[in-house]
Amino acid sequence: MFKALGDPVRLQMASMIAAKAELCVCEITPAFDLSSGTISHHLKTLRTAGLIDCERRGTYVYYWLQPDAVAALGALLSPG
Amino acid sequence: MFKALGDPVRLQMASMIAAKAELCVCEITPAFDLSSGTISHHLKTLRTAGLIDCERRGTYVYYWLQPDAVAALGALLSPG
DNA sequence: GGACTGGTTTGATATCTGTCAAGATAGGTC
DNA sequence: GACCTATCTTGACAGATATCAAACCAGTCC
Repeated sequence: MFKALGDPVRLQMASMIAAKAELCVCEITPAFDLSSGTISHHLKTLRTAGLIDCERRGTYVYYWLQPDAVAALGALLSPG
Repeated sequence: MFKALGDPVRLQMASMIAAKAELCVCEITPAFDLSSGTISHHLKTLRTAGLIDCERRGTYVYYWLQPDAVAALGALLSPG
């Protein structure tokens, strides 16, 4: 998961998705001067890491954050 | 910071350091079937990321976690 | 069904990164 | 000062990764 968030593009993607509870790919793509193939690749990486999930609704595909995965991140480094 | 923790070796290093409040390089090295040069390189990466800090005390060098940096990690992805 | 739009997958390529070996530095001991 | 140990730095190289272009798949609308 840390590795997935290690790329600045993916970190911003995750942050964007976290901020809106649900986000269409068509809203993510224009934010990143990158080809749609690359966007899709990064989203797949985040999904493979278990950080996000997605669903197709008609023409569009929506992504959202997996809350459990995010919660697990902090625990790894807490001193207690 | 996420990038620094993206490598499994560095994540384990950070976890080891977090667990003991302060750790000597000579305690870290034997835990990872890697050359001392590589260990040093990873520690430098973590230090450059602001996750840990170090101090030389006589012959040995001690590393510890930067608590503020760790606290900042979770905030980035929390929905609120 | 054909064309158009939104997303994904694949293939190729340039860059980045982890690793080691070897040389360099710092402190301690004699 | 010479030597030894612990750590860091440098140079080189193999494997991973980000990116694009192009081909491909899924829905929608005419």
